[in-house]
Amino acid sequence: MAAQKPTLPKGTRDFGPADVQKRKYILNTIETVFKKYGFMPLETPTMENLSTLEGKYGEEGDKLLFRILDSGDYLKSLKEHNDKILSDESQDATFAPSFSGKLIDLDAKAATKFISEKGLRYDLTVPFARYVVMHRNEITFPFKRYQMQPVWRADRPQKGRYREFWQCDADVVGSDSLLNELDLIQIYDEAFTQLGIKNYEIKINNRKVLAGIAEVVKSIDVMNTIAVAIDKLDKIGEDGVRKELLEQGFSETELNILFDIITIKGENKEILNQLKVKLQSSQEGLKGIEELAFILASNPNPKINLTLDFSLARGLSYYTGCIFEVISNDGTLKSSIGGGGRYDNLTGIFGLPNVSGVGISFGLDRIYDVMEELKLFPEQLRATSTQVLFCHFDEATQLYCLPALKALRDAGIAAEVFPDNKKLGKQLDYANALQIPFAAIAGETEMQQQVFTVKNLITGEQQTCTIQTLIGLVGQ
RNA sequence: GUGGUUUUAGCUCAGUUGGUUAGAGCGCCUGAUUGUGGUUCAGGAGGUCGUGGGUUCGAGCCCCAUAUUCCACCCCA
Repeated sequence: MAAQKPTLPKGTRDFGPADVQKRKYILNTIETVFKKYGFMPLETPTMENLSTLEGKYGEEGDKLLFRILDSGDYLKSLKEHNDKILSDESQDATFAPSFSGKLIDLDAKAATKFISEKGLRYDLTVPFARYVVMHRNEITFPFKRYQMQPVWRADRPQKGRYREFWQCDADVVGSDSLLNELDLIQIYDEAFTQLGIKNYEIKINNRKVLAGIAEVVKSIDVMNTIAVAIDKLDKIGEDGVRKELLEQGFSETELNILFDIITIKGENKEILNQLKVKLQSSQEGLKGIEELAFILASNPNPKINLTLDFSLARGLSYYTGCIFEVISNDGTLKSSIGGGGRYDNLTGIFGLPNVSGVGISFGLDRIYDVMEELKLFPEQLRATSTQVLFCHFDEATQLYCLPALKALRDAGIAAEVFPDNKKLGKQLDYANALQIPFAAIAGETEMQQQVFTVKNLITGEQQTCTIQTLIGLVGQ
């Protein structure tokens, strides 16, 4: 049988020992901060029912859902549906029946609902909302949870974009207070600062402000159209945005009003004051401005780089209040490494109305990419935790190492003995390749004197140690 | 979903207008050095040229399909 060449699905990656250590370093840092702010861990299944996922992420999002083929005879219900159409001549057939009664001309989208009822989770927020609704009677509100798990999107991979990637979310549900928004901002700052990503920026906006702008410019219905267009302001410039909106049926007058608003310059406070005047006819808009003003004024840490950005839209359709996005200004990755916002009615879709939630997300994989590029990982992150490798020359000296090996492990020091009888050079090669800092060499002489020759593989220094001095040497 | 791009040794890449046996550097293995790694020197192993078709006397090179890499758009962590 010919050996098959192993491959990986598009957009997925293996993580070797060194990669995992770095990723865990990020995860641990973020998790510690989450806990410090009172968030509790939650894990949900990899797959959810499509009824839970669909319709929560907008039209684009639905297309990017990974769907799981039903088990068993997944064509059965499709066949039954087809038979029903065949027996009902008045029905306008979705699937044109062939002479033999077999399924032909299948419309993929229409067929999907018959053969797939589950999908891989697209984010952590919607499964969380589902959890809250299902466990509403066990939960003490306000409920603060964090969740760090992979999510999947059937996107086309590119820089900073993967089909399988991890999100680290912290959300609060059951509280309208803007103090939650403030806490989440502090969490962003603490985590990114601890990771060494100094030159980051939290962009902040409010969906209500976007609604207000739409109301003033034309009508509240065009909020999404405007949001999508002005979101590209950085990329295509004012002329590009104008052109796009003209094609969408906006008038020059309307566009002048729009740009008069979004090009307001100045200090955050000054911008909001001017905006208040321009949006005075929109109650919704004024509410949004008030929320933003509170957050800016109450932020206890003035060092946090909070930027008002009315062009920030965010695609997920469930946001209703404040929205955040974090970008790193260092490095070549210009897309966001974190994002979030308030959603007033996400649980309402599942039958639990009037529960407001707000949350943020860290994009582990993009944070990793930024940190790798900027060389922000600590030097001491190694693939193995082993501190001491016992080296020997024959069976007798190998056995002589075992009590010392146990003593080290009992003292909490990661150690291992080279398992095979190979030349000392090979054993040191192994230690060197794995960046193990110490080699404890046991030969005939050492065994007789009940000691080890301990070599520091970083400095090359060598000394004779008893087990106790070895523990002291490595333990420091 | 649209457009471009990549794929040759474990890794990074050469490979001329289609022409004998497909190369380099690094890494790996062995030895110099049977008790000392990261330096040096000598030798060695390792490739169905992404996959499947086609054109040709002859294909790593040309054509078609497909997978894959990376990038941009769309959208997003």
